Amino acid sequence: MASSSDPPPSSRHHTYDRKQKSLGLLCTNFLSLYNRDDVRVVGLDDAAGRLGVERRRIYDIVNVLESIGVLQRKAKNQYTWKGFGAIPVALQELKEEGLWQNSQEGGNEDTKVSDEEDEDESLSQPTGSQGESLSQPTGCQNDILNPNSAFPRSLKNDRREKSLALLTQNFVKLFVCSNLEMISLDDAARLLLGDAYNSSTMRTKVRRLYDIANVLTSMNLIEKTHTTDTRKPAFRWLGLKGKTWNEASLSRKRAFGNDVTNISFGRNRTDSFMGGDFSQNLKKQKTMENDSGLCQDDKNNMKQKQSYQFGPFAPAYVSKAGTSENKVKQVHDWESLATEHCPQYQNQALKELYSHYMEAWKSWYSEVAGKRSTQVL
DNA sequence: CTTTCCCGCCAATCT
DNA sequence: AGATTGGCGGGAAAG
Repeated sequence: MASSSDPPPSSRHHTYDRKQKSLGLLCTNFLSLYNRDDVRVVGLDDAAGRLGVERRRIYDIVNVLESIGVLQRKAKNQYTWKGFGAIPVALQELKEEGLWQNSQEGGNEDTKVSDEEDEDESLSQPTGSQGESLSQPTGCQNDILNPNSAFPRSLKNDRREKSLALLTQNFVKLFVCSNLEMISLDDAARLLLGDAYNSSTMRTKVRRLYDIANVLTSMNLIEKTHTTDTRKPAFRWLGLKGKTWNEASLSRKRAFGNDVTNISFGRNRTDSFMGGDFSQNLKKQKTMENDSGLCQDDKNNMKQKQSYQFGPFAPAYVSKAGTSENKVKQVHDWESLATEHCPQYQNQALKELYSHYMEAWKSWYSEVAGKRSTQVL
């Protein structure tokens, strides 16, 4: 109660306040709304309605959440809630996939970070009402061999290539595959673009990365900070930092009490009539009988009984075999890293960028090492 | 000024 | 045709 943190200074009345509309906050609300053990499916209209936002915004969240396994598309307008427990596996897969294509980039031509391979999807089984047994199709006849002779100009893939979902995965791979643990969106964009980066392309890419970063931040997978030498804003990878999900998965800043619903106000105070042609803002009133009692302060009482086993998720950073059980011990092995793991990117600029980070890590590492070799939280 | 990023137009895609 | 999805970037708030 109370704890009305920081009301926008100097602003009486209900000022617009952009922060209440942020994707990150929306994602946090989305999560608190569906991260319940009795939730199985998530309907887009339902989400939009409950959260009080347009559909468009839900797509943004849903797309990135699906990228890391939290959600899975089941049908039109419908997603299956997989939960945070699916993250470890998803990350592991992304890592393997990333490392693979990373070592595979022998082709001269532009070997963009194009991604592919996506288990399941497509063929959905309308039948089979219930029983969400993993459909694990035996022998995925996917394209491990590339049925088609290369992918010329698949306008289809072109779109997919620029999807928020793919971008999210590639962004995550950046952290998970290399030992990069801090990166600015600017550099990320450069790395992900790989080739021609016009100030224009760059802008767009960075805009998207902001969107992604905001939701990943709300999930505490990454955190905004500044480069070691202080200055450029950057994001640090937190991943499953030895903490169990479910608990403390919601990021700080709840802004307004426990009101998950968002009331929409036009961004522009000049709204409504205004002679001439005012945009037709037809607020589609979804005739849903909502209004049940969705309010639930929840708090963080969900102690949970499931402690996720990080099963197959091996840090892989550990150079030594002696892992002291839980807790990820980050040990950066410069030798092996520098000698061969170093991914060879096509551009010279990227190499320089990479080495730049290498430098930063070294100083950071030696700093920590000199202080004592205790594990880094 | 720069960085962050919300909003929603409208084009692909899917019923 | 209509309904879903979701790139994309203008431009305004925040820093």
